Amino acid sequence: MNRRTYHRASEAERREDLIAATLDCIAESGIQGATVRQIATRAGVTGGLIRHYFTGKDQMLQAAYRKVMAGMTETAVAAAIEGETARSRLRRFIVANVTPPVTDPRTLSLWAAFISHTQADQSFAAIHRENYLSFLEALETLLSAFFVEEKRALSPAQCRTYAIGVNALVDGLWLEGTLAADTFAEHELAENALISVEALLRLHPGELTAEQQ
Amino acid sequence: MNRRTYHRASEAERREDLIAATLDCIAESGIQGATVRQIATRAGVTGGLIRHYFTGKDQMLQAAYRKVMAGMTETAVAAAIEGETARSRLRRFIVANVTPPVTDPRTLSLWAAFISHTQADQSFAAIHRENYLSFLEALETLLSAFFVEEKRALSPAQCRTYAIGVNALVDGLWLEGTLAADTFAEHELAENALISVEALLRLHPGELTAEQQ
DNA sequence: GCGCGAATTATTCGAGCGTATAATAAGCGT
DNA sequence: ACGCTTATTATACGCTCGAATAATTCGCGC
Repeated sequence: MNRRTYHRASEAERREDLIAATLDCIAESGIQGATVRQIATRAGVTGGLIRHYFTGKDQMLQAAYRKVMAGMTETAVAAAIEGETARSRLRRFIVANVTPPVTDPRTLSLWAAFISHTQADQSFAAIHRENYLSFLEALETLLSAFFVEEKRALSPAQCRTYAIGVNALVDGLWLEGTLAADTFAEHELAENALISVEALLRLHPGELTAEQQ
Repeated sequence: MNRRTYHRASEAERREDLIAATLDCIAESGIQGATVRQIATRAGVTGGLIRHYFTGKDQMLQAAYRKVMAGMTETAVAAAIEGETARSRLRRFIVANVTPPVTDPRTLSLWAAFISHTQADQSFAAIHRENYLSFLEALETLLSAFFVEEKRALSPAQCRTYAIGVNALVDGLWLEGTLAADTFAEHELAENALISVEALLRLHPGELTAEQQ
């Protein structure tokens, strides 16, 4: 009876592989297709191994959800911090959110699959909430820094209203742009996003869109 | 051997019941929980009956998806047509989209569950596309009528840009408002929506929000 | 009120699910 | 090079899934 030969990997490596395989399966065939066996095959291991690294399938799914959400926020934040002015950072943050790899059918599919489970499972709802609030906070920080830079006084309440509106707009464009990707040229979406945010914040046309200050 | 007594229903009635039961199951426990047996139980029949009215489970799911999407658009459109001016119709349309029953955890859960399947199954993608385009068109019609009424000339391209932006904003607020329902008071969301759309279209403050012309 | 078509139930089937447990091979410390 | 730990495989179990088929009961036309 010959067994498969195998390679003993480090814990971090294996967990990462398993999570990546989980996401691949969900993206390709929905949460229904993310079975223990499919995931294991995709990761190049056998099913039993999953229970060696996770308490059960559910815990692995939660880890996968965290990974997706963290990835999205981090991509946008990473793009933002490269800007030199508050205006540029805000601009970069917005553009990053409506540009690949955030705007990507795979990402959307994963996001939606998990969102639809926040109703059924409290643990997933908590993960969502955590990430939503951290995203909103990041945006609010960028916004208020921008207004300071522009020497425009704003009450905290008004800043929050703006943050909610901009967040909604960015989310919505992300949705539209990903679901109907073939309808938009790539830069068309980003341009629209900037023009819309500009209007939303009641800036002058070009105040945010112009490439250089 | 005693069998259950039963009532022979009309085809339309039964199909409706089965679809309603399907949606209940998905909303409560995700698409995983929408098993033939669960759905049948919820509809008060036995599992075999499903295959009497539908080719299979999948076809029933598609019918259910159509029902959800049609319901959302129709609610908003129905609210709009009651307005007497183009301005009022636009206003009503926007508010309806961020107000129950459109803004509802159940609706969102259903929507997300189906969206996540548009990647895996072409048929679902087609249903989505159909409804997205019809929603966008409805919005574009309302917008251009509004601008005519306001005697504000707009190129078709600009009108489309506005439609895309407003659509994104409304979708995003719908998402936010539903996912973090406890964060917003009910009218807070609608108010924010109107203020934001106002800014987005570069209207004067109050031009859209004021209750009466 | 009877018979006949068809709506509905009951039962069965094979496949695939997540999990548990035992056997095994890998690779490190020595 | 050997032995020990443990990461990994292999196999089995009990359940539930969607689908197919056979049995039955409903209710309408006559």
